[in-house]
Amino acid sequence: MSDNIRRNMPLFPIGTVMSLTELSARQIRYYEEHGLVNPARTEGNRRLFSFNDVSRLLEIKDLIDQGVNMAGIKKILIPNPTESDEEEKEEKVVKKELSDNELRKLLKDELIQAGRFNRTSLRQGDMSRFFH
Amino acid sequence: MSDNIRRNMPLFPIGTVMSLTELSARQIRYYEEHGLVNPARTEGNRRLFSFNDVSRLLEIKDLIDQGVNMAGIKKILIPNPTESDEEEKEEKVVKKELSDNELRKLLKDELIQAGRFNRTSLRQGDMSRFFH
DNA sequence: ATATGATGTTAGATTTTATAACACGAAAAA
DNA sequence: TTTTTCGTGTTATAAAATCTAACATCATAT
Repeated sequence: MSDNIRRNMPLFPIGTVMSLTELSARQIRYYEEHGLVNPARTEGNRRLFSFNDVSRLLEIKDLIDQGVNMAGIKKILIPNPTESDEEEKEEKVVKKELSDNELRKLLKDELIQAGRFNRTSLRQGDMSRFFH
Repeated sequence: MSDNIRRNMPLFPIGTVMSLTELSARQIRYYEEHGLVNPARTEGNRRLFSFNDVSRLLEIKDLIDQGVNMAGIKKILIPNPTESDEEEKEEKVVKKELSDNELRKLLKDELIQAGRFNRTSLRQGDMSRFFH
């Protein structure tokens, strides 16, 4: 219930996320540029990532490691395809470029990821103290 | 089991800890000076706090709010009194200064705190991915 | 009245992060 | 094959966050 709040709390600076995910700052910012994560910002404009953001980046990394490109990852991770305009175009193009086999593979990954990350419950007994 | 590892991972810069605990940087550093927390450091010497550190600071804050002073907090939170030399002296002095009533109060707080923070399990389904 | 304890504030140095631009190799397109 | 595009590395420059150390302050204890 409030687990969502907890998982969405902006907590980590990019340095921490780098070591947590073993992604470079460049990569993390690039994925953000493509709308795959939306870290909060401090007053001073520094990124602050939540547990959900980190999970997201770990998903992305898995997909990257499996050879999926940006377009594919967007297809998999961005739920509502009817909102952006630039992305929508790209996504359509991608769809045509993927074979049935590839699509099945992506779908499988998607389900695997969904399952994996829905289990991510982050029950931290005293996390309630983190909210005022 | 590896929950301990998870809870001890250096994750948070002092700014995050400030908003999480509502303590000032000055206070946090002061408590560290007194050995109440031992945050890790980055290569560049910036503090990185773990969940345990944050819990510790929240305990400290509770005690402060209850009117307990540094000496009392040390008494309560530092487990092994036979290790430091400077602290040991101070602690002995304090012991004499506390009335029976105060001692009971501190003991009660200690038990309350212990109970509260032993329940802090931090089971985060996918936290295992945070370790390499 | 003075000393101590806990915290605020300030100054100057260092680290971390930000954006933007350019480089580059691999893969895709022409 | 040549040319683009994609994903990432690298570099430069600026700004923010944090560090230590010193001094200020106010309440409490002596």
